[in-house]
Amino acid sequence: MTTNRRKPAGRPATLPDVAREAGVSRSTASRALAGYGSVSPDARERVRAAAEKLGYRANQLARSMITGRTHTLGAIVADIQNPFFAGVTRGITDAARAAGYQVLLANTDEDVAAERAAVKMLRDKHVDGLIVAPAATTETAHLAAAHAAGCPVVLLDRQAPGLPADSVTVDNHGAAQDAVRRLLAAGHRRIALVSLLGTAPADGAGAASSDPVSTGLERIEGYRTALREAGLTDTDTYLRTGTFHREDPADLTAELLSLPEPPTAVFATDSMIALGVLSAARDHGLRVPEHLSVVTFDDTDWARAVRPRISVVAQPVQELGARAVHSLVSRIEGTTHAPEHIVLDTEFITRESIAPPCTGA
Amino acid sequence: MTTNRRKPAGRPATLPDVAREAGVSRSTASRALAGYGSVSPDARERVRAAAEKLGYRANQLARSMITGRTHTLGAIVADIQNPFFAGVTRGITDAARAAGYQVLLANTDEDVAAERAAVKMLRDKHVDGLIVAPAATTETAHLAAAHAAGCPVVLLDRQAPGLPADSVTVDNHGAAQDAVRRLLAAGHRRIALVSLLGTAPADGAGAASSDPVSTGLERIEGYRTALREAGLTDTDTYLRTGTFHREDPADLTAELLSLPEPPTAVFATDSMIALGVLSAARDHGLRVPEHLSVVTFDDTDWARAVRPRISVVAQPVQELGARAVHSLVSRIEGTTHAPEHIVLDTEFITRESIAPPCTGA
DNA sequence: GACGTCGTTGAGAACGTTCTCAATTCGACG
DNA sequence: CGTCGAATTGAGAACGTTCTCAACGACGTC
Repeated sequence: MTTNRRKPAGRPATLPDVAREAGVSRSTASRALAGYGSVSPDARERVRAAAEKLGYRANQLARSMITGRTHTLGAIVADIQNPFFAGVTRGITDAARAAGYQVLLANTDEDVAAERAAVKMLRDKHVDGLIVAPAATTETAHLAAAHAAGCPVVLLDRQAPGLPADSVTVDNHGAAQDAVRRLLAAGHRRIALVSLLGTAPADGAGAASSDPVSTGLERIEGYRTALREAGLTDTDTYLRTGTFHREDPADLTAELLSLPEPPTAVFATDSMIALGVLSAARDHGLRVPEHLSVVTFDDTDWARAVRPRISVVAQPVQELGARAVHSLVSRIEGTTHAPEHIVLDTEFITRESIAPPCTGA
Repeated sequence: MTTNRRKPAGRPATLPDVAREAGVSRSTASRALAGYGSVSPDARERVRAAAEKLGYRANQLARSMITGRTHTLGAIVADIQNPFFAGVTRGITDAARAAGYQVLLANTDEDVAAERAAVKMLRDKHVDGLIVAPAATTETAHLAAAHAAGCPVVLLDRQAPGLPADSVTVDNHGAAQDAVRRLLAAGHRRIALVSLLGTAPADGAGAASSDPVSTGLERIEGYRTALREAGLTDTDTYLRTGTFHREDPADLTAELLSLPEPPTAVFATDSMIALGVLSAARDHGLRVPEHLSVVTFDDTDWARAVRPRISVVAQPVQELGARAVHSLVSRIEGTTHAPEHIVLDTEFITRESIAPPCTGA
C-alpha cells in the first residue's frame, strides 16, 4: 500500500526496475552494476541499494545476446561412468566454476556420430568453448569447424594431429614403457597387453577400427618399446586388442590364459580392462600375483582397496581436467598463440599385484 | 560475384538472412521453421531451402529470451566420482538428450553451502528445472524458493519432507532390511553397519551433523528392523557412523574389528564405504568371506570382478536418473499435479562375499 | 571570458528471436 | 454482387541486457 507494489510478487526484477527504484537511467544502472564506464559514487550506491532491495539478478541470457559470451563450457567425454572420465570431469567442473564458468556435459561412448551430434547441440547452446576427448584421431572435421568458427576446442587425453587445437595429455608411451619395464624387472618374459581401441565400423569388417584414438596406440607402442629393449623381438604374440562394444576384455584375457604358453603378467591399458583381466584370472583359478602379475593404467579407488592391491600407472585425472579448462579459458579470453600441448606426468604406484613369474606353471 | 556475398564468410546466418533469401518476411520465415501459425506450402519450401543453403541454425539464446525456456536442466549431485552418482548422471544426460534437453552439472561434496551456490548459478543460467540429490533434509529453503519461482525441482535418491517436490528414490529401508536378513540367514549375529552421514558442522561439535540425508537414515532403520526381527535387541552395538570429510570408513571398520567380540559381518551403506571396509579387513589380515562377510549398497563394476566377488544391493542407477528427468520434464511442460514420489526396486545380488561366521574367532 | 577536458548521464540502437495483431487476398455463400 | 470467414502475410513490439554516442555541467587554463 505504501509504495508501488507491482514487481515484488510477480516476475523477477529487471534492470529498468532497479533504475526506476534508484532514480537513474538503465544505462547508469547497468554501468554501476557491471562496473564499467564512469558512475558517480552517489549514483553507484543508490543503484547498489536498489538492486539489493529488489533482489535483482542480471538475466544472463540477455547479457549473452549482447556480449556473445555464455560463460558455459561444453565437456564431451566417452563415458562419465568410466572412473578416468569421472575424475577428469570433476576436475573440469571444479576449475570451470572457479573461473566463473558452468559445464554442459555430453557422453559419446566412443562414437564419432554421437560426438558430432554433441558438438552441434553444444554449439547451438552457444558454449564459449569445448573440451573434448575425441572418439577418433582423423575424423575431426566437426571440431575443426567449431574451432574455425570461434568456438575454441581443447583436446583432452588424446591427440588429433590434424587439428590446430591445444591439448592436455600424459606421456602414454613413456608411462606404458615404464610399467612394462617393472614387469620385466620382476623377471617376466611373457607379458601380455590387453586393450580396447576404436569402435566397431558400420560394416562388420576387420579387427579394430581404422581410426583409433591416440592414447591406446601410444600405450601399445610403449609396451613394444619396452619389450624390444629387453631383447624380445616378437612383441605382438601376447598383444590383444578389441573394439569397444564388441569385444569383452575378459574374453580377450581368457583367450590369452588358454594359450599353451600363457603370459605370466598382463598389462591393462585402463581400469575397465583391468577389471576384465581380474575377472578372467579369477575364472581360470589363477591367483594374483602368485600366478599372474597385473598392472594397469588409472589409479581407481578400488585398486588400493582390493586384495591384492593393484599396482598402477596413476594419471593426474583432476589436474588433466583443470589444465584443459585453464587452456580453454585463456583461449576464450583472447590469447592467440600457437596451439600448446601440455603433457602431464604420471606416477607408477607399486602395490601388491606384481610378483616374480610362477616357475611351476 | 553472382549473388550478394556478405554472410557466407562472416558470422552465422540469422533469420533475416533466411527471410531475405526466401523473399518473405521474418515472421513468415520464423513460422515456417518453427512450424506454428499458418504458412503456404510454397513459402514453407522456399524458406526451408534458403535455411539449408545458408546453413541456418536458430540462435537458442534469442529464442530462450522470448519463450522463457532454455531446454537446459541442472543436475546437482554430491560427487560425480562416486560411481553411484556417475551412473545416475549418465542416466540423466541420456534421458535429457532424448527429451531434447542438455544438462549442466554441479558437485556439492555433501555441502549445503555449495548446493546453495550451485542452485544460484544454475538459476542465473535459467535452467528449466533442477534435479538435486540434496545434501541436507531440512535445510532446503533454496530449493523451495526455486520451486516456488517456477523452476521445478525433483529430488533424487533422497527425500526432503518439507519440500513439495517430486522425488525418485529406492526403498532403502526394505533393501537394507533384506540385505541384513541375508547375513542373519547365513548365521551371523554380530553384524556391523558402517555409514557416513551428513557433513561436519561449522563448529567442530558432536558426532554427526544434525541434518543428515534421508537415505543413510533409512538404511540404518532397515538394519535395525532386521536385527530386531531376529531377536537382537541391542541394535546399535555394531553401528558406526561418521561424517563426510572427517571420518574414514576404514578407520570406523578398524575400530570395529579391534573389539573384544568383533563383528563377523559388515554391511556397508555404499560402495565407497565398502572399499574402506575391505581395506580395513585386509589390514587386519582377515579374509573375506572366511573371516568376515561383507555386503554393500551399489553394484559397482569392481564388485563383480574382484576376488571374492561382493554381494550387493544393486540400485537401478541409470533408471533413477532417467525417471527423475521424466518427472522433471513433464513438470516443466505444464503438468500440475500433487508431488509424486517414485520408488524403484533394488535387487540383491548374491555373490561370494557371504559365508557362515567363522567359529574359530 | 573563451575554450578544451573530464566526469557523468540518458537516449537509443543493437542482439536474434517469437508472437500479437491488423491487413490483404481469395473463395464460398447468401 | 456484397459479405463473411479462412488462410496467409508482414509490421512491429517484446524479451533484458550492453554499448555507442551525444549532451551537459563543472573546472582548469590561457
